[in-house]
Amino acid sequence: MYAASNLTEQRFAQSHGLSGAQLPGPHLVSSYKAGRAVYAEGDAIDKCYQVATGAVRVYRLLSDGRRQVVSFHLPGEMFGFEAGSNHRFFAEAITETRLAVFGRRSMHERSQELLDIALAGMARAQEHLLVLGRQCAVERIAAFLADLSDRQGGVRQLRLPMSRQDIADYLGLTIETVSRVMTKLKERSVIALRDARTVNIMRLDALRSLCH
Amino acid sequence: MYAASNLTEQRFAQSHGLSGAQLPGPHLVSSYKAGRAVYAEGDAIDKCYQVATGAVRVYRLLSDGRRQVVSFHLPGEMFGFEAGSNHRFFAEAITETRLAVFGRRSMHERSQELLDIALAGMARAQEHLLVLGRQCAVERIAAFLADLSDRQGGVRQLRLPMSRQDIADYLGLTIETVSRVMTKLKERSVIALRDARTVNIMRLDALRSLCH
DNA sequence: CGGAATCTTGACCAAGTTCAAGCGGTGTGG
DNA sequence: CCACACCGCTTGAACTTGGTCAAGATTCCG
Repeated sequence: MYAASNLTEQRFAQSHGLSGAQLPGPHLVSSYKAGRAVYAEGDAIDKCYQVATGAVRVYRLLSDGRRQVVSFHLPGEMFGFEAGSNHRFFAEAITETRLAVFGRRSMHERSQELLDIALAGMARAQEHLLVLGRQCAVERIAAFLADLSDRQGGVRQLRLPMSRQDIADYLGLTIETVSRVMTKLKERSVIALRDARTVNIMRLDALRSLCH
Repeated sequence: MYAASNLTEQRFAQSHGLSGAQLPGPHLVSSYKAGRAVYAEGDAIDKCYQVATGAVRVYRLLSDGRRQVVSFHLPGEMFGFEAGSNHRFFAEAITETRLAVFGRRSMHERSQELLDIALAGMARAQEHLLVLGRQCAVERIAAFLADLSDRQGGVRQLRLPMSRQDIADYLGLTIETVSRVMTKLKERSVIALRDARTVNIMRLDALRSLCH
């Protein structure tokens, strides 16, 4: 798969103070440059990952190039386990990223933790179904920003690691629509934009009420 | 929750020849009339279910009444476990339905099987994200019909237990669009409709190529 | 400073929704 | 047994949201 030789790897001390579920046992940390693949569709599933720093996108492609981003993963969050023995999604580092890597052994040893993580992943995906199936563009963006804020402990100053294209492919929209909605939210002073990647949530209540 | 007294309950012989994952141990079978709730949002999660006969819809509601059907469950399929301790979805029998009910104990005893089921559920939801996020109406309907066919072992004669409204709420469309697309597929002789609920897949290859 | 990406904005367009009417089977009461 | 009302489904016409295409603005970097 991806040779360890071109990665920065090192022992990873247990109990790191990261949020999210923890798997025990010694494991490695690998560094990924922005845009680098963590795994590809078809690769064998033999590891799982926890983001230490940076961000990861997991997505699928249609034959004609349409892309659906299934999830983003922020520091502390686990990803990389799927049903079956081979990946059906792609995972890539969005920015410079460091990942804690867990091998097959520590996965099998702690199936209870894995169950919790799998159930959380299912819940997340099902929540997202509601957004894609039944919410309009503004609601999608609002839900996205509110979710990002929540996942960082309710911060109001968001640094978006992902591009407009990533957001569009996550929300089932186009970059133009994402951009227009951001502008509209800015005009209504629900958010402020220092630059495209730096969002300041000015009225969290207004943002939440847009999520329905 | 739902009192056992108004249910038909009986001992359920193990190893029933149903497709899908099996959990061991004695359990009960309950009967549900069309439209009856299996559980509601907020109910404690203390059981899980396997469809014996009939069909179940699992869905979520927005405050303004918009509904997103997250999944349908056909004979042999398991449902009812979620992250956390309380349901965040509703589950209802679509038609007259019989369910095998598993208690908390048999759930905890076999977390490995549960893990597989949870991972399968996650995969299913993520697959559906692609449909809702990136496919047009015809592709959604085609994917839906092909999926139903697959889940029944590739049969070409489908009896749809669910209404057009259920399908619409599953695919993020309106009943009118579902109806129009069905008509269009019929005109192209990809399918034949004896009546609204009986679909005959005439050209499975054509249907699949519409799914992309 | 120049060039490439990324993002924003505008004008037009199309897919799907909304609204409204009609169809067809089913069940009920006269 | 028929008339009628009801429900789920289909169809048509007008409309709206978001997509497409194209042109600028901004940022990021070498």
